[in-house]
Amino acid sequence: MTSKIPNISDAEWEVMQVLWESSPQTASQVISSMQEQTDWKPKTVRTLLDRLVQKQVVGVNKEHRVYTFFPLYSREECQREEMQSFMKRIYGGTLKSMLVQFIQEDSLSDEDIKELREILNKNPEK
Amino acid sequence: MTSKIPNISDAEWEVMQVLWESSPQTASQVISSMQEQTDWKPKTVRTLLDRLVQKQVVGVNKEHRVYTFFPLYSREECQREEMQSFMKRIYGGTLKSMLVQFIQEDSLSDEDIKELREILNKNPEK
DNA sequence: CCCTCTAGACTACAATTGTAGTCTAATATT
DNA sequence: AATATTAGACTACAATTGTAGTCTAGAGGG
Repeated sequence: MTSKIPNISDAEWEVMQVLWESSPQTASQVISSMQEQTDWKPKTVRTLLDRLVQKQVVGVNKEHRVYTFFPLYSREECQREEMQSFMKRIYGGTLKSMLVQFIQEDSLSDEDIKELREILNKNPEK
Repeated sequence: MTSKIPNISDAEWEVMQVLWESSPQTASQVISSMQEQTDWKPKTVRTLLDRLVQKQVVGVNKEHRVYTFFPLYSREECQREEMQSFMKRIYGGTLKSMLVQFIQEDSLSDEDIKELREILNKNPEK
């Protein structure tokens, strides 16, 4: 562990989401997907892709003339990583206070709450 | 609502934490506190403070020769704000999936879990 | 009163990020 | 084959961020 995934910027995350949905993809495929969700110019998306490759968060297959791109880390790994630094930054690492705030926000439906309760109940017991 | 608090960078957050702990404080007081926790040079801390003022996240009292600084938003307001954009970015706004991941991480003690359960139980009922 | 020291104002500068554009070589089209 | 399109490489450029440094006027010490 302590995998230390490089930092992924906001815009880069959106590209990652697309790659996590399906991969490998060519640049133009990614560009199309992105254009459905954002108004980024193709070159912008391309730059983001290239940067992700540089950062070694995304891999490239260059066997063919048109490259294909794929994530080098799973969505979950990256989420975990981000969560950790986020928590440290915002909550001084005190997970619970954060969860409390979350739960107290309006944003949980009754269903959500029920599910969470279940998850809490069947926690590792450890 | 929709208060739209300006973005606060990582380094700036640390300064905010100090101001939230107690305020108003003079720049040198903040600088001292920061030097206990980090190895930032005084001028660095000063720059961060000034930027926070520019961004209007921190207020200044200039009545005296030596200014005093104080937060313009509560810690909770800022945390909420950050959480929201964090979630959108990382989890596509699906709060629950995030909580699930949190809870499944190792990091919750039995106590924590008990407390969370209680909080869940006495939720607004709405 | 003179000198020193410091708070505040302003400046510096590289890395990262958002947001593209140009140039070139190869592919696909007629 | 000549040409138009396109993928990839490289370049651009301002804003934000991390990390300070310089300059100046006034406060405090002798």
